[in-house]
Order: sequence, then C-alpha cells, then structure tokens
Amino acid sequence: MMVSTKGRYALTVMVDLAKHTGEDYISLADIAERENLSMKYLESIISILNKGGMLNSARGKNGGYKLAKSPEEYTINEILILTEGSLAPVNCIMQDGVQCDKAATCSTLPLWAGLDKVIDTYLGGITLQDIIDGNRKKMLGDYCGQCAQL
Amino acid sequence: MMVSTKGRYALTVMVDLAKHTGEDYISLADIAERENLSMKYLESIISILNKGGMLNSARGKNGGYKLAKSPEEYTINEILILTEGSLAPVNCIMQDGVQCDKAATCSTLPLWAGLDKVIDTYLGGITLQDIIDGNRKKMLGDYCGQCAQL
DNA sequence: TTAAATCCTACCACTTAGGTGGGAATAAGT
DNA sequence: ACTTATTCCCACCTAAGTGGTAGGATTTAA
Repeated sequence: MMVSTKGRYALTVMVDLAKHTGEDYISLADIAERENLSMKYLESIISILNKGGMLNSARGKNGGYKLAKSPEEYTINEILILTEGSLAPVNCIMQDGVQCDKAATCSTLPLWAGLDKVIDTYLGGITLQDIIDGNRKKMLGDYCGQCAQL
Repeated sequence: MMVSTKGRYALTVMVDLAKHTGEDYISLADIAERENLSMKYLESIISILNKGGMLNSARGKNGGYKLAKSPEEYTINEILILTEGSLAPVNCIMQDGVQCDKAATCSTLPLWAGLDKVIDTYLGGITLQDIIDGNRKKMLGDYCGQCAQL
C-alpha cells in the first residue's frame, strides 16, 4: 500500500471542502458526518493540510475551514505528498532524487525511477476540480489512444 | 512506500538469475554475495518465487536455482504481485476489483482506479530482459511523444 | 457567559517490515 | 559410509508505521 488512510482521508476532506465551497467556513464536524469518518482522526489530518497552507481556518464559533485556492489549482500530487510525506514507490527513490549508494551500478534503478515518474505524472495531471467533475476520461484514460496499452 | 525490500530483493534475485543464466543451478550463497544482501533473508524471498513456479530448484550439493522461463517471459508486474501480494496503491482497490461499501458513491474511487491502472500497465509492459538490456527508453519513457507529459 | 469550534499533546493496540537462528532433508563427490 | 554443500522449513525478534482515541486548552460569535 502506498497511500494510507491519512492521504486518502486528506483527499476526501479536500474534495468535500471543494464541493461545499461558499463564503462560510465549514466545520470539521460537518465533514466528518458527511463522509462518515472519525472526527478525532480527521482533526490530525486536516491539521497537516492547514499547516501546509492549503486551507484557511477560523477558530471559535462558526469557525471551520475553507480552501485557500480554487479547486483547479490543487493537484492530487501535492495533496498526497503533503500528507503522506512522499509518494515514492520504493525507498531507493527519494523526493530529492536518488539516495542509494549502489545507484551507479544498480540495474533495477531505472525501473523504479520510471515507475516514480509515471505515478508522479498521473497524479500531477489531475486536480480537485477533475474529481468534482467526475472527469473519468482524465482519470481512467482512453484519452491517449496510442498509449492505451501503455 | 508501495514496494518493500521483499519485492525489490525478489526482483534483484530474478535479474541476477537472468544475468547468470547457464546450464548450471545458481546457489543462493552466490546471489547473496554478488548482490551484497543477507542470505538468510533472501532465503525466505526466493522461497516465494520458487513456490510461485517462477524458478526451478535443485537440492543438495551443486544445487541452486534457475529461471523456469526465459527472461523476456517475466513481466515485472507478476514478480512483484507474487512477492508483495498486491500492488494496489490504496486499500479500496483490491486485486479482484473494488471492495469498498461506499464504492458506488465515492467520488475519489475513479482516481485510485486510474492510478492502479497506470501502475499496472507500466509494470506489466516491462520484462526481465528489458532490465538486463538497460532499456532506458522503455523504462524512463520518451517513447510516446505526445504522452510525454502524461 | 456560554456554546461551538479549532488547536495541541499524549497515548495505545495492532500490524508490517526487515530481518536472525537453528536445524532437518537431500544429493554430489570422495 | 562420510563429508560437505546446498535447499527447505519453522519459530522468533525488534523497530517502525497505521489507525486511531482521550483530554483538555484556546478562541470567538451570539
């Protein structure tokens, strides 16, 4: 498993906020109830999103959260990297490039690097808005005919 | 992290066996020494490969392992799925399709399904032979111009 | 003043990762 | 028959990560 509940719930929260965008702040209790997730657990997750600058928050009564930007300005990649720390599929690929001491002679490294690239490119090409729109073409493919089998 | 040392070492073992193919069986001690990995740990990993039918083995003196098929007949996908159990990037995507009870209404599911597909397609398109050949074009892309940014 | 909300710091049970250790079974060479 | 090299098998272990829960302090609108 590469994306834990932390990343998945973070995305769920972001999508929920994006769907219920308005002038008001949205409380965590509302999100937790709508999405049927533990509010206490979401608390720790939304805190990461907030500290990462993805949200605006307001404390006190009628407080809550809202997106800091519009939905099409968030890629899934950045949301998951913020919450999960890294999306690298293996330990030998770090966020800041290759890290292994055997890298120079490792014949499997190009495979891992290629996998990392494929994942990064896919998730970097999809935004919160695409999810709200249910843009299946973009998410499930079929839009690059000659690469359908890629 | 989606692929643990188990899957990585399994691939390393397969590549090593593919590189040193001959009429003789290759002992685990040789592999462990060449790849500088714990033989005891490799033992448990190669056992999975062997039981999964990917290898032929011989016990006793001069025994060891060899590939059951030729290198171009093994996709990376099947090696990793055998050893890791699954390559699904999230828990809601199982090897036998979708498993979550909220699937019907989940707006993020198409994203996870798409990610799974992208990974599966990439790893299913590369064989042991590609790794031995150092086929960077296939592993690192650039061979599908219009999809370079995909 | 009160109620509703975010914020903060612990804690905790369970599983997985990444191994190690000991020895039995098998087979080739002498 | 013996020795040696090998696979095969099972139990165990430590550290880290996962998926939360608990309790309260702080802030703010009404």
